[in-house]
Amino acid sequence: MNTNGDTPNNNDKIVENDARSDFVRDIVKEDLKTNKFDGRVVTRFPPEPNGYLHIGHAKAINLNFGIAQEFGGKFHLRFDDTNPTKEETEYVESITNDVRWLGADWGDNLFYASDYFDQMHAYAVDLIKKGKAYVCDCPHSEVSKMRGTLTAPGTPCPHRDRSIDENLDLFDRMHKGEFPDGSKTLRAKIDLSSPNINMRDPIMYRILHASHHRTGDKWCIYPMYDWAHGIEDSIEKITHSICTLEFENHRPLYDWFLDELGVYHPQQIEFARLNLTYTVMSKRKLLELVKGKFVSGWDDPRMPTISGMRRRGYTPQAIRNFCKRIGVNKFNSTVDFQLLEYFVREDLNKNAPRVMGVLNPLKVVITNYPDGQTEELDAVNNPEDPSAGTRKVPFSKVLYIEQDDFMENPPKKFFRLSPGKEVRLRYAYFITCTDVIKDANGEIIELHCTYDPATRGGDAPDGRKVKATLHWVSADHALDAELRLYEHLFSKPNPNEVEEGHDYKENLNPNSLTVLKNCKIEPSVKNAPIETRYQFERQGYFSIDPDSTPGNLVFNRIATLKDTWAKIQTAETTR
RNA sequence: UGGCCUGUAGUUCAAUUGGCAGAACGUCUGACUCUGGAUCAGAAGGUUCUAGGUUCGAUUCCUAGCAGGCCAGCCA
Repeated sequence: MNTNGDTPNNNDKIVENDARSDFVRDIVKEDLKTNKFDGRVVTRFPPEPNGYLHIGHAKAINLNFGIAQEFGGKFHLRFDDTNPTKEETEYVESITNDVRWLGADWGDNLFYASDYFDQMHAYAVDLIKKGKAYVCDCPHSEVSKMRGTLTAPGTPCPHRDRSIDENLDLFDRMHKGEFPDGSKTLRAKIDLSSPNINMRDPIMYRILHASHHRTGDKWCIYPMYDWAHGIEDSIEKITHSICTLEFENHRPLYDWFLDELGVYHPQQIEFARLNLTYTVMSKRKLLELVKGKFVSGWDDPRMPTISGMRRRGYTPQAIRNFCKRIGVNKFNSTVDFQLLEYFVREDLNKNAPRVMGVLNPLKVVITNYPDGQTEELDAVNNPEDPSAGTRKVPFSKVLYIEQDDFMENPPKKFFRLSPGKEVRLRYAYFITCTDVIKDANGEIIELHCTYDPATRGGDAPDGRKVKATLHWVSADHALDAELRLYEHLFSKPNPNEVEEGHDYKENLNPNSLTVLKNCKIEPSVKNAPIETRYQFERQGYFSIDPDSTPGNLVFNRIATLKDTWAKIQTAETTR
């Protein structure tokens, strides 16, 4: 289940203790008790391959796969590929990758709605023979007009009472390709005065002379969602067909088709989709961000897509824990992004090896350290995990520290380095700042410090204390790296909240990406593969981007560490 | 203005189905610390949408109202 070799014990225990029921699981339990489905549990995740998966889909995958797992059932992955004009193989591939990466295992149960097209066609003929479906010649505009409105009932069209033979003949000719796109549809004959508009003779088949990514040109009529979905579930003997809230109004239709067909009938259950602050979750908008180049692609680390989060460095375990925690409900809600980050940090804190990296280097010369000397100092790989061991870090006369870790005129609460002050270099020595070197513009370009040889390793034999411990790298040994720092993609908690006539894209955060080019990282990360995750001590969690090469290291910042100093600072400035 | 669904700390969810409204995240204190990280301890935070009703007792059941979501694609 884990991708980064983390020990499963801790996380699993948390998940276990956190395990909770929800209304969907309650229904499954009840059905098991009453033996409604002969003790079987079969769930499915049915994505349409018309875009990449996002964190909202992770919630659905987790729910469906989780239920199958917990109740000893089966989990199917099924592509709902009933609309050839929008679907592509690229999406099929990305979706299978993402579902697998998230840890959901469908075994042999990978299906495609398009594999059932023949059966659907046969069922449609059955319905026509029962007098429950008819071919309608009305143009698009006419159909919607005659469907009525929310408050007014629909009116029957002239074709509603065609004979069964005529319908059979017409549907056959639709199938054979005798009619152009949009000229005819097959409709279910239900109830034009139903207060539920979905029941007002919904369209089952439309004519689409389009090539399908799997069936090619075999078909020129394609089934609509409502007609197709229940049949797909029925064929696969799904027990609990879990979908999102907007399909609630479609359940009567789902039930009607299956009842009229007299076939195996799963239970449809609807839950609320996930919303997250500072991002958008609609496929349409995500597509727009990609196509409009507002992001670098579907896997841009700022995107809420699974591939984006993966590239960013989020772990599947963190996403799973998050999904578990947010639960499942029937009312719309928006989860605070901080909750997701909490689970990311929780997982990474336990599993990510520590390393020292300087984002904005400030040169430090240890004036009393011998020229040309190098020492190898012991550093702990992960204080949260003793089994992670230690490593050697080179130390020499010229170092880099973080610019933020020095202030020439520090305020009271600043206890890092400043003139005359002593601090500890992590795992190395205590140093004291003696001189500040500036350029012609008065910019600080270099610090001169002295070190205390007696404090080697980071402890003073005389017991003297320092207030701060800084990270550092040796100038001669450090690796150059590019760091990509991310903030929220949008600057508003709800990006969709815009003034009349404005667009959500105006809420895009102009500072969502900051690229740092001259970062210095300790040499131990040299040959780490792509997607390796580290904690850069005192800075945050970073992962190696696919753009990274041995000569040009590229890291993505997954998340910052909690920073109480930053909090103090903002508290001061906003006062 | 039709129908369906939903309202519990700032946020996301619980409450053994009618029995003292809890947790996590967030916020704020404090302790500890070779990461201003992590960890630990504590605090604040509620008219359970509102009003009636049933009941010894209602977040839970009933009625009415209010608020929000979804539905008039040959999308899913």
